[in-house]
Amino acid sequence: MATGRTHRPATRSRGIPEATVARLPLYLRALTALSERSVPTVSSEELAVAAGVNSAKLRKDFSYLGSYGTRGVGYDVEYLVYQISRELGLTQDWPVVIVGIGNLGAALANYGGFASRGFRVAALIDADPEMAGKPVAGMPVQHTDELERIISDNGVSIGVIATPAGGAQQVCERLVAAGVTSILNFAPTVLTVPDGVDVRKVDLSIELQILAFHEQRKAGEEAAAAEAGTPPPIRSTAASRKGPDGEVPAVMPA
Amino acid sequence: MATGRTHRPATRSRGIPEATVARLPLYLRALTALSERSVPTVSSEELAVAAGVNSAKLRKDFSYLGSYGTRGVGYDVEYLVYQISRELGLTQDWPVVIVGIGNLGAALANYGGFASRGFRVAALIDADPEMAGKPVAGMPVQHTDELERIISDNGVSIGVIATPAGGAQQVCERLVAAGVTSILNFAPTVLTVPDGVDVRKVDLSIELQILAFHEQRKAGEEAAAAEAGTPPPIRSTAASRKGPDGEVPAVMPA
DNA sequence: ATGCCTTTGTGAACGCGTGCACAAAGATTG
DNA sequence: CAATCTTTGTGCACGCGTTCACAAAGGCAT
Ligand SMILES: NC(=O)c1ccc[n+]([C@@H]2O[C@H](COP(=O)([O-])OP(=O)(O)OC[C@H]3O[C@@H](n4cnc5c(N)ncnc54)[C@H](O)[C@@H]3O)[C@@H](O)[C@H]2O)c1
Ligand SMILES: NC(=O)c1ccc[n+]([C@@H]2O[C@H](COP(=O)([O-])OP(=O)(O)OC[C@H]3O[C@@H](n4cnc5c(N)ncnc54)[C@H](O)[C@@H]3O)[C@@H](O)[C@H]2O)c1
Repeated sequence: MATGRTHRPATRSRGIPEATVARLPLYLRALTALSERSVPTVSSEELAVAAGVNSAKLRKDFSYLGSYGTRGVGYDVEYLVYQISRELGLTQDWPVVIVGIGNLGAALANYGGFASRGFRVAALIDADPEMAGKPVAGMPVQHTDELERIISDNGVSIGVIATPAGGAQQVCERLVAAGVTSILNFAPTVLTVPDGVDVRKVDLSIELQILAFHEQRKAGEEAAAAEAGTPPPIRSTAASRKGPDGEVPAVMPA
Repeated sequence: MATGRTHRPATRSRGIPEATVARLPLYLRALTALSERSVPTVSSEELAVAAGVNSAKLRKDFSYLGSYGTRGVGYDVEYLVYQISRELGLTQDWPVVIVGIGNLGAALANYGGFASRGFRVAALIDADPEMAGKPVAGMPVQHTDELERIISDNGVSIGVIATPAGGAQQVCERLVAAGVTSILNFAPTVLTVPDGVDVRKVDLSIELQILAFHEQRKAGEEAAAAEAGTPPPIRSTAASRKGPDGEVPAVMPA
């Protein structure tokens, strides 16, 4: 998972477990797709498959929101979309600033998926004077000098950091001082923030390293199995034998 | 957290807990910084601060790798860098393909942090015939028709998907069929893969929604506190204006 | 060599998250 | 209206992850 929570010791906000909160957007996406197909109701089982989770887990998640289902029938799609949207705070508009309009920042600015859920890019900010005024995604880049004013004028509470790692902490501090209380950090650094400020990070490099770990393990087990004289398992039976960590030496598709 | 694991019921690979594996890259980054400053040793406390974790957790994490510390002194930086690198499989070269060279894919291709940890971009692949041959990040984009051959020829086991959501599952299936066993998915979809294939996802939209949830909660608590007569918290002026645009007005997302 | 000081490595307790399994609830059919 | 069938909502048990707290280990000074 590319996501990492920082600080905040499993704060169970308003009774909703953090793990559940993290899955609500997943359910919302699946429900939105059903809504667009005009499907009136779904069972927990169907929705669970669509969201890629266990149906019991899904039901328990929904139980934290209240009892919105009908036994023997399932959940009303539209109603659930509304309830989850409301719970996530998506029924209001969230102005967002992106700081650091380089390769990644520009891609984010161009990303359509932003606006589709109530997030509005209020400003693009970069420290490079050359960038100032240049349009990116149909919006002029503004200089870092304007940061505090922009945050204040637009009532921005969510900031995205896409600067190089070296400048991230400083940018973070300016954002927080200006009133931002939620930060999405793409720079590969640990950000230190005061209490009350949420930081979530997206770190490509970490994700790849985690994949490499498992990849290496798979390769190692395969080699071990081969060396042990285990004949190359019947890979033909597709996903027959369980995962790599089965007691019995399993072999991976190479 | 922008990260999400798919499938794989908390597989404790080779005795190393998944949660620990996810933190190793964090430690490695902090250690690399220390190494560059020629710091010979660090205590668990210092390193924990640098990595943003609890020191007891860090020590327990390292204990899964073996006993690499010296009591009363700390850990040898260089040695630990090597041990963690080896454990993560970073002592070898991992060829990676990126599929979908649009805004995001191009940014990823241009990202220098890729190569710095043993990950080598072996190919850029896109379905658009117009893109074929066009250089991105000094590398010609190749057409999807070549996908299987590229994977095979280069022994690629890690694939990055940066296509629109609609094409992601199909791309995923082709990658897996061609031999890829680890996938990093940027498309907002749930990917279905056979056992033995690892999928990690990076989902900007989900991260923002989680932040919005907490943001809403903070605003609510502040409002409640204000209403209850509790004077507004220390943070008076700047960050006081918590709410986004409108306080109450609610707008449904698409 | 002895004693003191620092820091590791880990036993143990606790809390969170997950998933099973099932009773209760409501729809539906006859 | 009663019987049956479907699906929810949740009690419960279990395992993972986190954290505390401390004994053991090693360095260092005298
Ligand atoms: N490009 C990717 O695919 C990718 C992937 C993962 C992580 N990242 C991380 O995201 C960050 C940005 O990557 P990039 O490839 O876009 O880099 P980039 O060099 O292309 O862009 C960085 C931008 O930030 C601006 N900047 C620098 N310091 C600033 C400051 N103090 N305040 C405001 N703006 C400032 C620069 O002028 C530049 O425009 C880096 O930390 C990188 O490690 C990038
Ligand atoms: N741009 C962002 O900042 C951002 C952020 C988060 C998530 N995403 C997601 O990442 C994905 C890519 O975003 P983008 O902004 O780069 O989109 P984009 O439209 O700019 O690029 C998509 C590219 O994929 C190619 N493509 C389409 N179908 C393909 C297929 N079947 N095989 C190979 N290539 C194919 C297209 O030709 C195009 O070049 C999307 O799923 C988007 O939701 C993007």
